[in-house]
Amino acid sequence: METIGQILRNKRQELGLLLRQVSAYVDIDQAILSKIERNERKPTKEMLERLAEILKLDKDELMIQFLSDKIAYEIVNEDCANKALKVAERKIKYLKSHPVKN
Amino acid sequence: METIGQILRNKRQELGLLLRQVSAYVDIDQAILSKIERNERKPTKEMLERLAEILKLDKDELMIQFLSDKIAYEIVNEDCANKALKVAERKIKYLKSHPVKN
DNA sequence: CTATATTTGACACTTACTGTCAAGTCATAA
DNA sequence: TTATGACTTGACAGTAAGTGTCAAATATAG
Repeated sequence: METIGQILRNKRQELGLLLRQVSAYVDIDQAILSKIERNERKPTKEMLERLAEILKLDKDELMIQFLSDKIAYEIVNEDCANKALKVAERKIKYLKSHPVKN
Repeated sequence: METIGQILRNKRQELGLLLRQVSAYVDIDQAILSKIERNERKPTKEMLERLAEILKLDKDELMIQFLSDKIAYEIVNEDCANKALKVAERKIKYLKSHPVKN
């Protein structure tokens, strides 16, 4: 089961790219990218998009990994984690079919 | 589809309790409880437990509503919300069967 | 109108997160 | 050993987000 950090690091190394090179492309400090790859910091959406570009990863797939990491981390210690996921699914379905006006 | 705030408010009113009474029992300012009931603030776990007590609600069920609200709110605007939930489910299953040492 | 219940917003405080930077480790080559 | 390049780590200041408290404003009932 790969974390988003592992995905990013693996692909970067596969492509033979350096932290320095990727972080320059994404326009962030290489310390930040280092931490992202070790799951010590979370990337922003913008970072993810640039990372997907340079690492030739599917943007949507990366976003899915990112969000699922966040969710899993948030509730993994709760006994009712699975039930909460199921209910969340229903809520999202409901919310999407009943858009709220601003 | 009820939010956690609606659940709390409905039950409080069913029981004929005042914000003042419930907030005193939970030991929080009644302004905070008012905001929680309107989903303007999120309760802590401790608040939820006390609320479940005084409102005669099932603690676990309340926690599920709380967590699912949080998750749904977090990703409802993402196109890949559902896929992310599925992946999160797998990750949680994996994490629970492969505990990490501290 | 009066009284009570609820809502709202300002405030100060704390916590969490951000990017930047310099110094650190580690492996490899000379 | 020394030097070099890749990466890691931790401190820092700044910003954003969340906290409880309080008083004033609003709503609701009698």
